[in-house]
Amino acid sequence: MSWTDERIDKLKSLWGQGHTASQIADELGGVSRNAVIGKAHRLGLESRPSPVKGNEDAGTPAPAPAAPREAAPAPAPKIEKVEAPKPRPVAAAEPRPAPAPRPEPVAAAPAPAEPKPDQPVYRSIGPGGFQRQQPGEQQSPIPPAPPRRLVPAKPAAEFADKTSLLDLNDRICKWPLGHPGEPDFHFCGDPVNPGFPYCVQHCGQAYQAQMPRRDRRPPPPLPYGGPRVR
DNA sequence: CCCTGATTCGC
DNA sequence: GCGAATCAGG
Repeated sequence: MSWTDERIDKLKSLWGQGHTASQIADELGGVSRNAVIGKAHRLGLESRPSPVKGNEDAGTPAPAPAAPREAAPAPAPKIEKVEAPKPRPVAAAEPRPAPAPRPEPVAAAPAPAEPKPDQPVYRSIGPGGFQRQQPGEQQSPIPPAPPRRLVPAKPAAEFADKTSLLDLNDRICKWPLGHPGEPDFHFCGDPVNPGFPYCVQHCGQAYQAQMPRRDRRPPPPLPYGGPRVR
């Protein structure tokens, strides 16, 4: 495989979006991870936090090596000392993890003076915040009390008029404003340009006339999403 | 072991 | 210019 303009564009785009060299190599096909890295360096693309290279800059305390992966799986619960027993089937699916702060009776007790053989000090905490049983235990240490009544959560007042993800349908503009994860992230919400997912204004941003490649100016690197020229 | 990116160096 | 080999950290 050779590095055609299209493939280089794709490499730049994906690299700029934070994809790993392996992902880019898979996406492009016909090249190895090393080829991608080598090409990226030759192109002078911005280097990534390398696991090998130490961060010399002491003024930048946040190296943030966590790769922004799409759909990161839920973090595995911390297991201490004991393998987790099979999770028991819960009678009814709990819609919410019920974030009410539950005092942990024994788990966080750092008191080392409790060497009772039948009282294990460590207990693993499951994803929902429940405490896992130890192998010998017959009953859940905290019997789950299902909520009797479900009250729909009200959105915060300052977002009440903003178009959230749940408000989206095919009649309103899905143009995102802000960035996911930010507290005021929402969508445009104006009536769509019929047949398009965006309103007329945002269609003007989303769809632009393609110019001949030779006249194309490489756009400056965007914070999110590459130029996606094709 | 797996993964990652950086670097080297023969082609 | 290209990329396999290698290095080295997570």
